[in-house]
Amino acid sequence: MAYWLMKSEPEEMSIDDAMDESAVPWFGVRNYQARNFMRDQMRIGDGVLFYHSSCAEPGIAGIAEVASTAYPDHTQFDSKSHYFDPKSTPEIPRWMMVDVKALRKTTLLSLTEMRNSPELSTMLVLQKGSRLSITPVTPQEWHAVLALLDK
DNA sequence: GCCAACGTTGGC
DNA sequence: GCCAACGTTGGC
Repeated sequence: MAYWLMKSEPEEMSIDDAMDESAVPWFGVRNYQARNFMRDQMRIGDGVLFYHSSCAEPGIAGIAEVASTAYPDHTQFDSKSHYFDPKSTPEIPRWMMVDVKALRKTTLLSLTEMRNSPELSTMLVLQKGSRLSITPVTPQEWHAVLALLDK
């Protein structure tokens, strides 16, 4: 079992939105590295840190789990969608997504708190210049985050 | 709104 | 394959 951090803009989909659904399709990823993580490595039951980005209070807002293996992101074929990709075809889809099931909303572990926690300093999301919307999390980092969330 | 950092595109 | 130009991310 693996662990991941997945960014979502709360204005697009917040932890509250995700908690209202049994699972949510993680559409809109348009970065090859992030896609490859979903397509090649994610398994049902993997742990997910649900991170709010591009907002007033960025940080980890909840715990979730991977609820499906990867399948084609339908928004790439929708010419009216913001995520439309004219170079992708249903025969050879370029972009994939997984379903994510939110398990619980937590008190926010803010980006500032994360940066101030030495045990989290190795997290990829905290590295200078890191922009990946999906990053692997080590078991040590996962447990350190859970310990901070339970404080 | 600014801007650093990164990813992608496309001409050569 | 190189790399300049451009677009995007995302914190501040």
